[in-house]
Amino acid sequence: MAASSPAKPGTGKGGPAVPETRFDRRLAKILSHATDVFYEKGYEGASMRDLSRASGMSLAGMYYYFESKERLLYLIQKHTFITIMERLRERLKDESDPEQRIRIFILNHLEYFLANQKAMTVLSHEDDVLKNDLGTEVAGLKREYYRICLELMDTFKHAKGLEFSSRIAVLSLFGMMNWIYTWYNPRVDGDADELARQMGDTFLQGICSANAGRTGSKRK
Amino acid sequence: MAASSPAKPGTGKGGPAVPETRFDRRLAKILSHATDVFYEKGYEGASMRDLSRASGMSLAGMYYYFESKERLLYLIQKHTFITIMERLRERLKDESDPEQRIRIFILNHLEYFLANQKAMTVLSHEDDVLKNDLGTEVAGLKREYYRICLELMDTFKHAKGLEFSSRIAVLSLFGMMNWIYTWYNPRVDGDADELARQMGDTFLQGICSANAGRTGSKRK
DNA sequence: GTATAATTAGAACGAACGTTCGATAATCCT
DNA sequence: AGGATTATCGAACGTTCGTTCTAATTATAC
Repeated sequence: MAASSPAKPGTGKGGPAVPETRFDRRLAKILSHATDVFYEKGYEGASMRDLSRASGMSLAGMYYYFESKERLLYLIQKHTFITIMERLRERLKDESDPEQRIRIFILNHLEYFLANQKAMTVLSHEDDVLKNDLGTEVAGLKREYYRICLELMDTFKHAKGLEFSSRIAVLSLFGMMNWIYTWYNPRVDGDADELARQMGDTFLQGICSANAGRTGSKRK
Repeated sequence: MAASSPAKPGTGKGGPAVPETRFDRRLAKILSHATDVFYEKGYEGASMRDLSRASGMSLAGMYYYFESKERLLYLIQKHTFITIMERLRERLKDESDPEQRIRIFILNHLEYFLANQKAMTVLSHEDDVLKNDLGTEVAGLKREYYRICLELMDTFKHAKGLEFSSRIAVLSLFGMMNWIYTWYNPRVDGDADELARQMGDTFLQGICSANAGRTGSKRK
């Protein structure tokens, strides 16, 4: 009656009091190694044998820590999302200027992205492979994160008296930032601060000139 | 001595004279159905049995048309890239104004993306699954496409006397455009023209205010 | 109308897949 | 110390994978 259902001893409900049982620590190590492998070969392309090899643990041993490969991806994605949102809220609470709040969002996103590139890539790239409950929950977190940015954008828009689609602005911004996983090279592209400044300048200046609906689209 | 190596009768070298043997037509149908399946389940997640079912052809029958699943993905990606570049060059040759040339690039990209969303998603999402020669060739096409945009950007930059990183500008633009495969909904978001105008406005206005290196990054 | 080429299908290949089982080894509690 | 619990393992399960074999069917050309 041991290995069939470990029931996850320590962590009651992700409490802030860092209980950190050995179980949790070992699991975190596995998640970290698994992130590397998912990053290299993709979720479908990575086999449980690849993952066990990367963790230095036997294939069967892995199933003591989680019940399926799917749940493993879920744990990675959930943890990544929760962490980046935690940091964001921490940073946002000291700033009230609408423009600066958007700049904070951009900086936080890029900083976390570059510091945890593999995890963020797995989050971006294996976006809709999780189905049912697991997929729904991660999709909820994603939606929450999107909502935060959308509110920042709306607030900024009203403060400046601008008119543009917040939805498309936010999604364009996400595209701009998330796409870096396909091209970023630390040796030629700057660090997160530099990137955040450049993208922030471009984006903010871009939306500041927006004019509602009909205006001179002078050809075609 | 039949089914082992079909040697692809009709098309000599992708000539423009539409030879269109029956072989080519049947293959094109298969590629189209395969694109749907790759779009739904991903390259690794889609089995040859899925692909054969979608094409209404037996599993073994597929191998008369191509020699491996990998080559099938290669054919899809290559065809998609070549087509979008063909259309782009056609449209660019009548326009000389640097800004309009960038707008044409954006419009062409978005128009093709939305009209061939599944193929473009497969192109974006299964970007580096092809290895060796196949992967190198597709990467070359991608690089060529990138180069075209980079030159448009440089020309525009010099014409306007601006200073910014063309590389990051181009890659940001690609991110903005390519990311739509994760969110585009024809019922709420506009058509390609509308999207191209909005993204074009935002992006062009954004980079027009660019100032080289040090300027007022006034906090943190 | 039969020889030839084009095209399909059923069954099978070995390899790899995610997962499970029962048995050990390591660790903890008193 | 020693029994309970926690952690790990090798071996195997049944299934599915990409691919190939062989034979049968269909279209085309003489």
